[in-house]
Amino acid sequence: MEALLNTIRHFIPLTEADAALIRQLFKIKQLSKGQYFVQEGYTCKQVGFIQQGLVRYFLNKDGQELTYEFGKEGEFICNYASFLDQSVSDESIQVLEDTSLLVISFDDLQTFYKQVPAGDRFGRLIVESIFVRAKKQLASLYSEPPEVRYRQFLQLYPDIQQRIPQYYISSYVGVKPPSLSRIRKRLAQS
Amino acid sequence: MEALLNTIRHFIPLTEADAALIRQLFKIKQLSKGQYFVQEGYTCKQVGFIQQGLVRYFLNKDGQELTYEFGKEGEFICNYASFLDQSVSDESIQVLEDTSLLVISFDDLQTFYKQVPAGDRFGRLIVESIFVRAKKQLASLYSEPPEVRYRQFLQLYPDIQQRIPQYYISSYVGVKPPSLSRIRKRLAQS
DNA sequence: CAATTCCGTTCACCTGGGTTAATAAATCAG
DNA sequence: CTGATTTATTAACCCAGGTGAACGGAATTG
Repeated sequence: MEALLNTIRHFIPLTEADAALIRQLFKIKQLSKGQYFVQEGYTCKQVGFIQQGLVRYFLNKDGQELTYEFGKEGEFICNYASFLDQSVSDESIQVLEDTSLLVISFDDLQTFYKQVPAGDRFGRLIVESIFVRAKKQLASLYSEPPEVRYRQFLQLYPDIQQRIPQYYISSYVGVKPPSLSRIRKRLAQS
Repeated sequence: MEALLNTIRHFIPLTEADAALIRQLFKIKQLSKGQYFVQEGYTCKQVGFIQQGLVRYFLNKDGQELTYEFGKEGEFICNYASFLDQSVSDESIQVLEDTSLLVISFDDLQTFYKQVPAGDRFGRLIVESIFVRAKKQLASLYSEPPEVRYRQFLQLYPDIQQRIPQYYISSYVGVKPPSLSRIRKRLAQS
């Protein structure tokens, strides 16, 4: 819970009363490997904060699962497109390891916005940060070849590389597993 | 000006007083072909609404201009990442034809938010819509080959295809000009 | 422990885009 | 209108990734 408070404090100041409210509104949620935080076809009803664990975001293209993002400890997870207007999600967030989350419901988040003075500001900053993140990924896809994207992935997630199957990484990088194998081989012998 | 009001009414209802305020806050701005709405290294100080004309968004990768988006009549243009926190922009928006805009400054937009009851809601909906747009483009880059992306571009911008150089389109599609030529050739003979 | 499933790598072959350069076509400026 | 510049196409060659399949090793399961 302290990690959550510190992360929020990274964006806005919190009084003790604010912190107490946050402790009330966020609930512990455990998901085991393979379970979904949001599933395609359902509505994203919560925002989560990862205390421990790992998730992947993916979308479905003609039956193919395209993993385009990961989430790790200390990060918020949510399909905001579905959450913000409580519409049906067209993508999924799946847990890759047993994961421990703190979650807040849509309604409780409105309470947070009402009662915490800088709450709206926090909400705006979070949405902005995920938007900037999406833009960065777009820029990377446009400008970097797969090999560079793989190296950047290793920098971004140095630890989790051995905790998950390679084919999730290959999807993130934008290639098929055999091609990632070749990239890894090229990098190893240089 | 009516086009702007109707576009806003597409998101929220407006009273006559709201409309009058909007008419005051938005100013006419003319840009001629080649000029910039925002330039890399400068701050985006306005949001624009295109009355007539065409723009491209691009980012700079080692001297290469990567065009990743277009804007046309009836659309808002802005580098929100730069505008929202008034920071230096890392990308540019350039006018591809003589273009007539209605623009609102950062400060005047705050006035709009304060005085129009549903103003904040409008702001949120706009930011959401550009976020969803970015996500769609990300999904398209991940899931569609260049040929499909080119066909989708033609559907999205049926008119402007002959008004701009092909190399902006090839960049948007994610390939080099010779490759777009080959794609066009393949499509023509099928 | 054995059997099965899953996963990463490798191979051979194919396809499509990158690159460079030449040419043709279109646009622009004087 | 003409010469100069810009832009689009084409050609030849190269290279990286896709595909389908086979293999071996790891992990799972009964």
